[in-house]
Amino acid sequence: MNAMQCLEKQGLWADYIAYSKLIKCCISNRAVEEGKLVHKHLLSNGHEPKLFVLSMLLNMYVKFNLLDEAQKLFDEMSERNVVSWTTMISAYSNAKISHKALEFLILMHREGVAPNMYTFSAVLRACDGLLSLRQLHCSIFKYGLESDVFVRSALIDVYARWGELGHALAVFDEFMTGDLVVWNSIIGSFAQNSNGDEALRLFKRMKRAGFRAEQATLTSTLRAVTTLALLELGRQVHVHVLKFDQDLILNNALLDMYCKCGSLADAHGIFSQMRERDVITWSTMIAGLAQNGFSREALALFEKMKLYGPRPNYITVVGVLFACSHGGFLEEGWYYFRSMKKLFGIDPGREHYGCMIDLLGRAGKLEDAVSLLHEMNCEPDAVTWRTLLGACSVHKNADIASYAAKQILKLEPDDVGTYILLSNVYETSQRWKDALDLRKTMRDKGIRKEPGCSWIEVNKKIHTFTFRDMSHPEIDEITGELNKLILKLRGVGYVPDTNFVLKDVEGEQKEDTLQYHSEKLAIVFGLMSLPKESIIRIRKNLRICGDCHHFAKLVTETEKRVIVIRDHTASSKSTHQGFELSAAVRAGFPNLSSTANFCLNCSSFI
DNA sequence: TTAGGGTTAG
Repeated sequence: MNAMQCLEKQGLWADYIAYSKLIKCCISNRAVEEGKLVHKHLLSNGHEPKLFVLSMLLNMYVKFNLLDEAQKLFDEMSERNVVSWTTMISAYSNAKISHKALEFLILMHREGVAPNMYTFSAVLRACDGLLSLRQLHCSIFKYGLESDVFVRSALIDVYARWGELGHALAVFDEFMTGDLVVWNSIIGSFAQNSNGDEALRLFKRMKRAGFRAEQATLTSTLRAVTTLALLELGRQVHVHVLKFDQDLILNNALLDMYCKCGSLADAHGIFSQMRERDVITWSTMIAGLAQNGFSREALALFEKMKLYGPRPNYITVVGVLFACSHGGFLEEGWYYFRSMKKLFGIDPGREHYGCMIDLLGRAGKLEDAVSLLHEMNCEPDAVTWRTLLGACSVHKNADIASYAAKQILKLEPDDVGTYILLSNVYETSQRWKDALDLRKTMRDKGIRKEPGCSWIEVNKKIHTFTFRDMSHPEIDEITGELNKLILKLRGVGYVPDTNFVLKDVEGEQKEDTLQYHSEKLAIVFGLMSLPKESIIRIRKNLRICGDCHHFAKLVTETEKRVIVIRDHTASSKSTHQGFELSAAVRAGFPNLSSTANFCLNCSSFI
């Protein structure tokens, strides 16, 4: 005898409390068919169903993802209250059918039903732009709901989603909060928008206010640490993570942090100790290996994943193709690209095309890269064109570079990086008039190159070196050591490559300009202040220039040191914070891998 | 009876 027969026998069907208990039971057991039977019984027992029971049924259909059934029941209801309206709004919001959720809010108003905090927190997530967000924010004030913690966390998330971090912070600062989720929302907002500094400041504020960080807080904090590439701070956060031993999301974030901070030994330790690994774990490790120059190992791990791991997804394949492009594996790249649909059921998307364009570009097959770009099944975006432009810059093809740059500037008219790269290509191919015209356009538009800036962490302190800024207290010793080092390197064949200087300077002066690139100063400072056995880890806001890359490689050989420089990829969009660091340039990892790493800067295997 | 925060990509 099932639960319904039992209740029927006891004559409890007219008792709406019994109905509600049954519906709750169906929801928690995901008993779809039983739930439908309850609905049928309710309609056939001769009593007018109570509104709250119908609302519960509505919620049940929504929880079962039966949106059509829910809509049908909603249409048939003779009376609707704030709960039934909110349930429908929430359903459309979760199903990402934003216009319906917003439309229901208007209809609800027209029927004279006032929204409450539940309604706003649901409808905010369906917000489809800043205009509607501002209108909703006004309504929230009108109904006096701005202090509700659910509404506030939703407002913070949505302002951040639309890039309005100042507004998100204003909402946060409006009231003192005793709610951890509101803290997590604001920390997560800054971490997800590549503003690691502010995210970490908020995290400290939270701790000072007496809150204990839990999984979501630590995950966002790790993300902030990752965007800033602060390995030592990451290790400190790791200590807090230990008490949430097997939290999958947190472990994935930890794994990513170690990969992006260039510590693959730690990443490998995390990966091997994880009892549960999902598609994100595998994808993170594959991409992490590739980003650190271990392309062959990345592909080997992918083969293991195919045998023992979860089914690869869209992002996994991006990582695999990234490994191919950075390893210079042209044939394997084509194989995975051509067979991804058949093998994994994934249609190639913009990112996969981007990797292939990168792969062809690095191999100097620029015409093929252009053909592939024109074959794309979706519109190429600025990042795709920027990948092509980067390859043109390496191979000094001014015609294709100019074509790619024009496409980028159509999409992002003030993109500084594009002007710099194009001007670089014009100058190296001696197209002086084009270079001059471009300079004039830059001047007219007030476009300036962001100064190169490198950071290095020594004794828990971040030391910053900016091009032409000689304010570091030990700058005299550093430049002295740098001069000595350059002399030593010249002895093993180092010749400064002045192609990477964009200024109107000649000869020796050109070399001087190169000499004080921020990453060179940071490398020398690392050599001077870090013990012989420790890795020199540097972060740079722009992409490392070819000369500095060559310099770093020679230093690893002559000084027997490991240097990891994490720079800004040519293909990613620069942000105003300049902290969107998404690639590691490996300048020598002796004894760690025999894999050849194909370098974009010097177009050779290192 | 209705609502919230966290992880992977070029």
